[in-house]
Amino acid sequence: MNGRLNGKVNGRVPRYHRIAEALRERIRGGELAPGTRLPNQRGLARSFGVTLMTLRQALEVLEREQLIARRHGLGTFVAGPSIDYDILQLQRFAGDLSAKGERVDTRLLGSRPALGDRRVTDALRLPPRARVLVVERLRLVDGHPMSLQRSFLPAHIGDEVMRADLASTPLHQVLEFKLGIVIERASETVSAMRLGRREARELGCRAGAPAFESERVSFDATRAPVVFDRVFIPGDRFRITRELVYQEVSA
Amino acid sequence: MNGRLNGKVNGRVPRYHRIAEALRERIRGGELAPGTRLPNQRGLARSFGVTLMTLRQALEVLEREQLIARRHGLGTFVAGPSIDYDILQLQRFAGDLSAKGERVDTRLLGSRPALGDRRVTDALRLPPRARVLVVERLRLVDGHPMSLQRSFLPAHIGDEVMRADLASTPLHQVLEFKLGIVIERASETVSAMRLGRREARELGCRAGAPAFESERVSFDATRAPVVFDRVFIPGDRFRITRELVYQEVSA
DNA sequence: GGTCGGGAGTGTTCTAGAACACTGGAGTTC
DNA sequence: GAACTCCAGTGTTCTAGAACACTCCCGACC
Repeated sequence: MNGRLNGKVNGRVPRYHRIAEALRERIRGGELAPGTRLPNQRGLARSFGVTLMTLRQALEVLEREQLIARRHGLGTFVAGPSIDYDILQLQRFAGDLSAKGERVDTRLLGSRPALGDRRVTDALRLPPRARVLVVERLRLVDGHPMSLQRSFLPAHIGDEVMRADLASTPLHQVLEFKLGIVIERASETVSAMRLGRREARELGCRAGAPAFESERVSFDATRAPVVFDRVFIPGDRFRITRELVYQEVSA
Repeated sequence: MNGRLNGKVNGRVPRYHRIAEALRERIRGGELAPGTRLPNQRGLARSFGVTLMTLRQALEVLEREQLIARRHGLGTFVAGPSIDYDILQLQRFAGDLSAKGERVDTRLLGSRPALGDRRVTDALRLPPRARVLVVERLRLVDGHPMSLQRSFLPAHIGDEVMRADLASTPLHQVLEFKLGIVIERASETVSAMRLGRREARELGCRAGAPAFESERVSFDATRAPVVFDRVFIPGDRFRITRELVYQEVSA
């Protein structure tokens, strides 16, 4: 396990991200209530000691998160609480590899602090290159490596997790019982890719072998992202199956 | 350079919008194929006669539209038409990418009788090496090949289907209106594999590119298997997404 | 009373750079 | 081989300022 950072990587947090974070804080903290008009952009820029363009970049981030709305000629406003459309069917989640009578083991490969890549920090709503804890685990079915799972936790959660005995305690149990965090929903994306060299070695495949890559963001009850998982599963060891039932489809 | 000194030559359309539009044209027109790397930002800026910052604004627009992807240190790439496949939306086939306002076309590559391989005949509950009809179609999203679909029909159904105009009539419509067969359920399996040479050529990829392979058996109201589909989708053009909601799971 | 014009206040577009950070490959070392 | 170092090419962040465009309101004028 590497245990350190690839290359030098300064860990410098862009200014516009910190400004976005500061404003996000004020909004979430209630200091800036929904509907409030923010100070004008030039004023904000001045108060953050930054150029107008830079400030605008921060606002852009917040606008994309639907936290604010900018209106030409009028001002910038704190948006109302976002509405989410989870009228979707509730779905039970069976662990990562719902074992059908197979013997499933998890081997902890290691955990280390690192700097999150863009997808990770975006998903966890952290500034680019923020420090995160990476937990790497290998799932074995019947003793054979099945998937490589890399979990990324924000530093403030990771610090606590690192003190737990991950080798014997599932991560979600650590989250729940040590930190009181319960995962309530998640969003997952599965794509097909080639295995990189490192992943292939851990999984015992040739580099470049076709594989599934699943990326999942899990959220707690407050809709805050808690953990980002990236799972690699060689294509010859796994299949996704579904049963489809065509109902009287209206529209 | 400035072009705005006397009067409003520019009118109302911001320059970065026009640049975005120009690039959008080139992408949709096929001049810039998916996967292509664009000229670097400084070069693009120069060629449009604008500043780097302005050009970047245009790229931001396109990125938000998922038309391009910028990769730090690597370049800016034309994104493949990538479709999110929500696994919860059961009404939607992998084959039926009638997704999100995209223009979806189907090109009939051909249909021919053949001898079914073992998976096909097993799925259709036919004797090994039974005669089947193979229908091959290419699905295009926005004019770009998205998936290659091979459908296998038992001979007794296939004979009738072959007389229909598959080029203009969807297969399931032929089944329903000419044969009175309505698909009621299906079972699908998705795996990750490498594209073979023929598949790659039809899809415009390199042989060996990672891809999804979906195999689906569809059943009619009497639970009789009607059609076996095998769909190939290059890994860079497709993703499966799911939203998970964890219920009060006592475990 | 209605409406027209202007001005104050706000967000938006754009310039011309400079410095920084990330990636992948080539070369080097062990 | 495997791992490390360096570097060219590429995207990213930021500055300091100028000019433009939209909204609203108020006062002048019909």
